[in-house]
Amino acid sequence: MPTTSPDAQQAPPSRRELNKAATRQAITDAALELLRAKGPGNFTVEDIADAAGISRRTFFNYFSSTDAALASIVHGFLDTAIQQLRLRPADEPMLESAQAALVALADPEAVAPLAELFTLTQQSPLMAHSELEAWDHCRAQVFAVARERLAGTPGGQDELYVHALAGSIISCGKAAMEVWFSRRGPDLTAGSLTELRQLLIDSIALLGTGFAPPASSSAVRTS
Amino acid sequence: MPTTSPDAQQAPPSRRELNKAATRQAITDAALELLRAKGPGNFTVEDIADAAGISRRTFFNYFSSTDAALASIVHGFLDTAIQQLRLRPADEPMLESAQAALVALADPEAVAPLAELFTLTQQSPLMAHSELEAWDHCRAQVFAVARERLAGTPGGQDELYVHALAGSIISCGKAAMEVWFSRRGPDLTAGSLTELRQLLIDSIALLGTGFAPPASSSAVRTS
DNA sequence: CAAAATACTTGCATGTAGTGCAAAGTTGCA
DNA sequence: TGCAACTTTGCACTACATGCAAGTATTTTG
Repeated sequence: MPTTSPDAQQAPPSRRELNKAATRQAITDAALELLRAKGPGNFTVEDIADAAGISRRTFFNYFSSTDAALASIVHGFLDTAIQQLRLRPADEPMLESAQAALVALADPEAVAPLAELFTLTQQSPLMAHSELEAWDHCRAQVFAVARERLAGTPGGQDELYVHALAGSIISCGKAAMEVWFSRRGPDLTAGSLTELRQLLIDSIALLGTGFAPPASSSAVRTS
Repeated sequence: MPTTSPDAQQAPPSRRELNKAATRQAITDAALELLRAKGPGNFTVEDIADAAGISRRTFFNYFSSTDAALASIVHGFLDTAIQQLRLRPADEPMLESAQAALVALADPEAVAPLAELFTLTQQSPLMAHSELEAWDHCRAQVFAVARERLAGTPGGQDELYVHALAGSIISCGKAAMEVWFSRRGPDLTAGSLTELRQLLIDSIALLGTGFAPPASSSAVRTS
């Protein structure tokens, strides 16, 4: 196995890697194009393969389904979120790191593909499967990061704490996205993105304050 | 459409309803039995239909896939959770209600099918799809309950708050279940169930206290 | 540089999933 | 009892998904 050194694995863009990346990209591009043109559920794997200039069989070497191909867009988005999260200092409180990582995503480049995908598949449960899986995959990554960080801290061995924290962070990120989409649709203007940023900040803040405000009392039995 | 009155729809167990319920049950029973016998992914819809004494085509009148049939077990579990939640007084803080509803589920009758399903499908992503969907469906129900409750309270119109709250509650319930299964496996003894109850209480308590304990500081920007 | 090793693509064959349709069988109701 | 409404079933058909083996491109080795 080549250098798995602590720094980012330097790009060895061999021909094969490049070809595979290009094919992969061609597939997702073709899939998105067909989604735009025909709407969700109205095209087949063969259509995608033809549009991407590959064989049907090769499609399945890259993705296990149409949904998976489209969900790779969501995966891409969430993967950069994880990257951002890993860049945060390890001694920063998790919720602050999560806020920072999420806010870094409220940028046109990153959200544009996701926004389009959402608007194209709105109220169509066809994407739901793979999309839920993408978020869950991200949750698992957040869990891994949180686990590492808290390994040394007092009480950091508490599996429940780490699981609940990772899941809640994801849920809040998802909630902010949902609210944003429902309010602004595919609007990517500066004002809209500012609103998204604020929603992301607020949703994580809710976690940090125990969901205090709206209800009357928030007393909760602690054992 | 018949009476959709506020009280629970009184049981009109006509012959047809009974037959359908029986068929449905026969299908899930057969599916679970095959899962026990052959393991996940090693049986077909036709196998289930044969074992349930119906035709392949009829299977699809009830469920859209093998996974869906098995996930109905999870749905059943989570639906009773929602029932419990709806029974709580409307002026009780959401987190307390959630705690109570979850604790009510830590009972052998309710968790037994779920525990078996989990152990049979552990580290097999075959169930993941429908299982994630089941939890998400439950999330939507929690959202609906929370929305109703908070409609009148100050700030209760805040969609973000309600979405984030519902999602986080689900995540914490899931986290508690996961930790419990990873610790005790299919153990349904009184002691094990007590531990589950405590995990559920603690996970919701984490939400109420803003995930305070383990990390050093938990300060989070609030705007 | 040529040849061998490796990795990727493709076509074919096969089994299964899922759905529309119409005929046959049940149940509900007057 | 007889008709209306609903449910089951078989059949046909499209599409999904994977294994396999042969072909093509890329990398490595001598």
